[in-house]
Amino acid sequence: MGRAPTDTKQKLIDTARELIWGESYNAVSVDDICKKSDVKKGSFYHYFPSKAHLALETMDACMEETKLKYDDIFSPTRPPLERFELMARHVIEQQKEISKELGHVCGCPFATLGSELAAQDKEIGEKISNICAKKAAYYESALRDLVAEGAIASDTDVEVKANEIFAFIIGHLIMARIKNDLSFVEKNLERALLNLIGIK
Amino acid sequence: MGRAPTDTKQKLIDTARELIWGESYNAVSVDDICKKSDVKKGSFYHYFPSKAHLALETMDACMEETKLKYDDIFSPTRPPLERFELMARHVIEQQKEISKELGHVCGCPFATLGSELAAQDKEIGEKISNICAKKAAYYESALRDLVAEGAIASDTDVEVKANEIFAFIIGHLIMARIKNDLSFVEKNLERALLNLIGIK
DNA sequence: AATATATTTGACTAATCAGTCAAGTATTAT
DNA sequence: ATAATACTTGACTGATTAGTCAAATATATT
Repeated sequence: MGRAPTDTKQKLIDTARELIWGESYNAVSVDDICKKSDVKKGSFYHYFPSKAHLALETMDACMEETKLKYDDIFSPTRPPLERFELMARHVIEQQKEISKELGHVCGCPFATLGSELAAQDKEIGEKISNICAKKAAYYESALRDLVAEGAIASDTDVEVKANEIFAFIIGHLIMARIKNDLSFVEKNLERALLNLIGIK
Repeated sequence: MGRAPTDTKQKLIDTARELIWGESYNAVSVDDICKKSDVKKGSFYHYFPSKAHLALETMDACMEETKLKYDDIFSPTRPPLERFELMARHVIEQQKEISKELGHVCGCPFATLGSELAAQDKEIGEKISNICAKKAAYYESALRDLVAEGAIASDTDVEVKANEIFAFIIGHLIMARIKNDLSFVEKNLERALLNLIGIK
């Protein structure tokens, strides 16, 4: 018994991703998201208890997608150096795609939202904090494999280095978003990343 | 003839700096800023034609302060390596101060506002873009002096490296803001920075 | 004291904000 | 067909939003 589920919730999440990533959380209203999704406000609040909860679920959806991609890129079947090369290229390709789609360089959705809301909404801040830690874990594992290979110094503090790499990348992406210009990242990220890692 | 100028405008800028840096542009209202400054709304619009113009002038004020500090830190009378060391320590001290004052790690005000508004307000995006370029110019000049000293490789692309340093720092500060935790930056920034610069 | 100018005030829009709710509709299992 | 359930609708609230404006006030010069 009961009605079959619809794609309304997913539509709202997809639209939220577009609008919030493309602008910002506080600049986008629930009405904006509803209008663009062609969903009435009553339906919105049938699926989400609040705007903040939509943001939380949107971040979950983004991270699920990232996980699929990163599980492949950082697969232990690959040489660890190749993992970083692939990731750098993936970041660039993703940014090119999104900037074409949304008309503006958007950077990292987690960093952008996290920076905006960390001081405003504790729950969102913590969620994004966790997501960042998960991303750094991919780097840390690949770094450990690089140490095992003898490709980087054996006394490398892989946890610290992983966080440096993460900060380095989101720093570049924030700059690209501010300048609305991807060219620096396109030209330099991959090489600069390998240099930061400290390949012998 | 005429009335003497008051400190009302400055009060509004100071409050805007606190509130916008501590929360975000879109989360803070003109009413919030007026109330905290103990200034009526009519006065606000006597000094600023719009909320965006207040943000622009607030960024100018921040940059003026930064310039005073950086002109000292990056004075050509100092050994270039010392400039970077001093800057790293200054960033940490400033963050500790502000987080104590505002109750939250706040990161770089330019990066935070720029990331939030780059896609929303072109004028603010461009202003912050310029400010970032000015900061990178300090690094570039110090890097050139390091090359002249033979402290880093003579084929270093100082312009690229300066932008990498800038991205590296704001990446760390965004992370600290998201996590509301300065400890990683405190422990690692200075050493990581010197490593990134590539001191021989 | 008169005047010119800068500043301040408070009441005022009109639009938008997040969120509510009761009633209506669609769909599925029985 | 009926009943159970999930989904949708549209009108609603009360608060808040950025911004306006004419009148009042303060002060420095003459």
